[in-house]
Amino acid sequence: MKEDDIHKFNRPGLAVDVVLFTIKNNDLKVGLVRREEEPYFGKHALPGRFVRYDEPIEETARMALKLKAGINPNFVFLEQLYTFGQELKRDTRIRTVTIVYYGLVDSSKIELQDSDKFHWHSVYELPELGFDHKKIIEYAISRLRKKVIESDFAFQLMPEEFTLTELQKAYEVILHEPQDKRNFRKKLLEMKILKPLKKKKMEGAHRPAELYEFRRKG
Amino acid sequence: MKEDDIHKFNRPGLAVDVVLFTIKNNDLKVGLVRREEEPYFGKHALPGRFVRYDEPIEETARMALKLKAGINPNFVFLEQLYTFGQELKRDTRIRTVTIVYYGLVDSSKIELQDSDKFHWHSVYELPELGFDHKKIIEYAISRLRKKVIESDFAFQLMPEEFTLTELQKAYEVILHEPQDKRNFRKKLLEMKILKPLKKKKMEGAHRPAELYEFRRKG
DNA sequence: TTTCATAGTGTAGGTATTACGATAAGTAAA
DNA sequence: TTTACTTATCGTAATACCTACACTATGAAA
Repeated sequence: MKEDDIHKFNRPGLAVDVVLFTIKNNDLKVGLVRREEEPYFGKHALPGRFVRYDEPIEETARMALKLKAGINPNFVFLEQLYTFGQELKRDTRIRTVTIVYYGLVDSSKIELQDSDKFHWHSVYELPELGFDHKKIIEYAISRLRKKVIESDFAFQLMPEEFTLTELQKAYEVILHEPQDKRNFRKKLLEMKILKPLKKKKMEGAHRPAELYEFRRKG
Repeated sequence: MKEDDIHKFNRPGLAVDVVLFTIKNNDLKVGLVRREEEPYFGKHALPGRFVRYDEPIEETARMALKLKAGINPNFVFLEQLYTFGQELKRDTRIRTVTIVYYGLVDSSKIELQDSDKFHWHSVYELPELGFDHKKIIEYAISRLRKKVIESDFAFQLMPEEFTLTELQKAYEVILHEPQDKRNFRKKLLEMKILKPLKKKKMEGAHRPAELYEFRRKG
């Protein structure tokens, strides 16, 4: 079919953007970069990158984190969110379709890597953003919440060992509402994804808490 | 950043494929085309198309239905499923990333358009398929089921006016398991998305059924 | 008027979810 | 060493939700 001769028409640009979440200071944060080129020069934006010809798309996402945000992508859990390609004028340079991933990372693993081109911002106080990235972040938050409610997602944000109270705090930050302590523990323990370590966390003048780790499937 | 000079590297191909569902003969069907070019010449495949430079991606999906399947896309409800772009060798011609949509259509609206290049196949007896389309269809089915359970999705497969029994049949075909009549009716009526018409469907030697239509939001 | 086929309806039992407050185990201060 | 303080841990009762289940209603056809 001539109709489909792929060499005869101009291909749209294909990019990947990453909405990277972490929890810091009891707040849900998203990682943003400052753009160093047009369009939206100087504005905040999601770390992103054009997909190279020989690059699997998740690899593009990881490279964006590494090169644009200075983050070691090995510590980042990624999941594909949605592909935005309805608006023809999203990017002023060429027509671009962007595959958006969202990622979760334990902030302690990348503490050092805060730089002048990459910053964490509270999702509740977002700065002005380039492109349609604000809308994308809102969407990512709603998907994140849904996932957290119906799966074991939040572990990706936790350190190796954690207490139930710490885990509950993470859920509260993500869902942006308080959780009942007893019901929360009951629910999580029934999921059978927590493995109690025979250790306790001694900290402060109070009863020490049991430490758990995430029970990996398999 | 030179790194990102989008004109300096080769862009991957970007395509859209559509998993189009309908219900026919009490069976869940997916629409497949026969490929008329390499790769997979002569094999069955999902209707698809490369994204043109000035084409919103959902428009690409509709054009694929129109040109490859001979279906009037105005009657088709579409939702984006997932973007496949991990495998570099999916397509043997060029490296291709494909955005997959799934669609629902009331088969009565397109009855005529069954042609020699387009056919409906039971999702439970799929022929051999080109590319990774089998995997994609499986995934689309699981998403479809999930959506049907938690929303009012199935209406897209129904004609304008329908009885509760007909609607239940559609659910049963999609979920592939029988539904309890009373619980089904209770659930659907509680959703407040059904508008009873003051008509009855007279058909056969038995009590006639109440006709309903989908109550559009807003 | 009887038969046949599908339409239409309610309730009880079990399961899951929610709301809620008292005791336990450490540290620090008196 | 005793007491105060802080957070950890635990169970139950009330409610909402889901599931299973069987009979009566209404029309057409015989």
